[in-house]
Amino acid sequence: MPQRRVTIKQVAAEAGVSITTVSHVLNDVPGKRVHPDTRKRVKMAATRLGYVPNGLAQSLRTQRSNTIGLVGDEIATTPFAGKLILGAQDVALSRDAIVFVVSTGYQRDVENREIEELLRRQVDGILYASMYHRTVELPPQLASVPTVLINASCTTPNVPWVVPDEVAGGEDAADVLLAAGHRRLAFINDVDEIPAAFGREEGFRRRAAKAGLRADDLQVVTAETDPAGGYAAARRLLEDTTRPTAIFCFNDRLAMGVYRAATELGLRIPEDLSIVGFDNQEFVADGIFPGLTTIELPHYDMGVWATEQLFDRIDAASQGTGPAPTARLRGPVIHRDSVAPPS
Amino acid sequence: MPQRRVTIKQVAAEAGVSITTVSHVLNDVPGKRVHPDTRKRVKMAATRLGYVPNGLAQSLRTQRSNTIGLVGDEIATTPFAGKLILGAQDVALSRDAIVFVVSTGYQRDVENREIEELLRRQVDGILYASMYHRTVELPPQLASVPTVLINASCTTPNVPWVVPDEVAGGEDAADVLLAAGHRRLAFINDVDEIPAAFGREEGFRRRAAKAGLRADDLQVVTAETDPAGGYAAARRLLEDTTRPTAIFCFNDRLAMGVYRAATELGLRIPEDLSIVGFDNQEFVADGIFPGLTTIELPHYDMGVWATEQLFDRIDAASQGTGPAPTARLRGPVIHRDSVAPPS
DNA sequence: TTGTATGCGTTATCAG
DNA sequence: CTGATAACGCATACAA
Repeated sequence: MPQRRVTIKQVAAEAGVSITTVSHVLNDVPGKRVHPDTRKRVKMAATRLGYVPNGLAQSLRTQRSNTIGLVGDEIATTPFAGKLILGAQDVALSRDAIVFVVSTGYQRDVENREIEELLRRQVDGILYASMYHRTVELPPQLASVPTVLINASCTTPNVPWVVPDEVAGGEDAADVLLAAGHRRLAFINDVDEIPAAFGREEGFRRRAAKAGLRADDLQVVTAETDPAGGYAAARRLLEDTTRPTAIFCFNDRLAMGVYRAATELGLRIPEDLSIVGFDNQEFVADGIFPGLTTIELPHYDMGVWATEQLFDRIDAASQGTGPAPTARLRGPVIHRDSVAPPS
Repeated sequence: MPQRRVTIKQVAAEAGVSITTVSHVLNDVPGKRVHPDTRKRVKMAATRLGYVPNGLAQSLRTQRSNTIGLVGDEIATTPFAGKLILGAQDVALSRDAIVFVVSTGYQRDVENREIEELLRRQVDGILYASMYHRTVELPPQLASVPTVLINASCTTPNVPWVVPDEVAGGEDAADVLLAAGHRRLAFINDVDEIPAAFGREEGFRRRAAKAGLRADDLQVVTAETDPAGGYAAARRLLEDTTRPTAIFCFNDRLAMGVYRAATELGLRIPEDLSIVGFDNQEFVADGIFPGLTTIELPHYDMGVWATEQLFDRIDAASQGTGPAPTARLRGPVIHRDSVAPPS
């Protein structure tokens, strides 16, 4: 605790009024009318003394901490966490709240411990975030406090969640390629059976079909979502006699491997092969050559949406809360230089 | 605030004792001996009711919030922030504390606002972190609360700080190359005049000199620290008649450009050109081909060191605090496949 | 060994 | 318009 801070009592003394009055003017209590002169006196005294209200005492009294918790599964290894946190923080700050950030490392026991610690500090609500889109089971302790999920859905009724619109992402990727004139496409999907894999494939296929592509004009293969996986898959795809003229990659890391495969095979990007990625991991998408056209994941926006929802539910906690809203947010496509008409 | 929580008073009623006794047993107060039976009764009552102490009330009473703030300049755009936060969180949690994370976006006004918000909530101390090694001027408001700097130094007396050991990093990079047998080296340094640039160059030069390299066996050039900058610098370096057989890059992003330049010039890595990076940005160092040997920045460790220092100072706040310790932490070299003996 | 009473810094209720 | 005073939930000096 910082060294002895100045309290409302001292301000009252300095201004020659009661603490009640100080509280009134400093909080601008609606019904209370206080003489302009005393009001000014109080304010001056407060600034002169450098008064800062003790938030702990306020919270104890008002039963509201203006504090929320953000529990994430991993915060260190992905670049997404930062944007998500920032989104949450930006709206929190706009409501004079701040956010506790904790990372569980996928360990149930530390998760429990951390949630306990948050609850104990009377957080007004909790953001429960996943670093990759999935469905989760909500820790039971969260039942007692307003909660909203980020980048994850769950079956627990009445808890709001927000996830990326994977289908739209797949559609957008297809559109970019189709618009450039490609008619022989491939999609290197994640081997894992996760929402992102299903959704993106669905959207991609849908658009391809709509554009009149025949079944064998669209190959879908799976791979590990790292450069090695992308490389292997791309080698297979590109050595084929009727190779695709464009590849949509499940993510940017995988796309790095595709770049390498293309280079080794003497295929120029984008002249001989167009590529679209997913994630917009800045340092990779922007760092490889040529720059990778990709679909961005709306992490910041999800953070914002979720936090707004959270505050809505906190504020509405007194009244009955309605059914939980959910959202699928579309990420923008980031155009760089990896897409061109087929030659 | 979560719905009406159970208080110590209810536990007392349930157990048929006074709140004092409850407090005593739940906190294991040293001097107080309480009958084993009542002790058991109280504990049972507590768990039966699902009692969780109200941290706000505790803090108000004990004048200690078990809460620290981490203010960083940018949390969203760099992958380093996560590790730093994690380091801080890990030690905080081991002391039953949790951490508020705020990001300022380099804007003084939001920084002030956020610090105010932290102080108002009575954080026990503040971690002030920079995302790149630099010297900062400490916001004056932080004078009133224990503070330690991460990845930054300052001239304010008596505030501890921790930064990467840049000189050691430069030395390590040189050692890796020298050990592989290289005798014609280049260092593409940051154009910006920052501690990292000075330190790494100093270390690199020192080792080179020690190994007996002549002045013109070691070229040092500067560039923007992105792929484009690295590319341009490398082109110049490598088109020279007496090109270096190994290049040390100020960071991994820049190294990406060097990779491209080498590829364009038909130089194989590592056979024709060895490369060492800096930062160990996972997705790039591990994603490019061949994997980049690089020096890791000790973000997690800095987070840990700083947080431990912070708690030390918080605990010692009652007594006089000694002079502020400072540290330069060495990051490990991560060996991958971009270094080989010169051919 | 256990209980009573006070205060941590605020807000809010009620009289003046 | 202003001021006592009682909570908020807990820890603790002191009394029993």
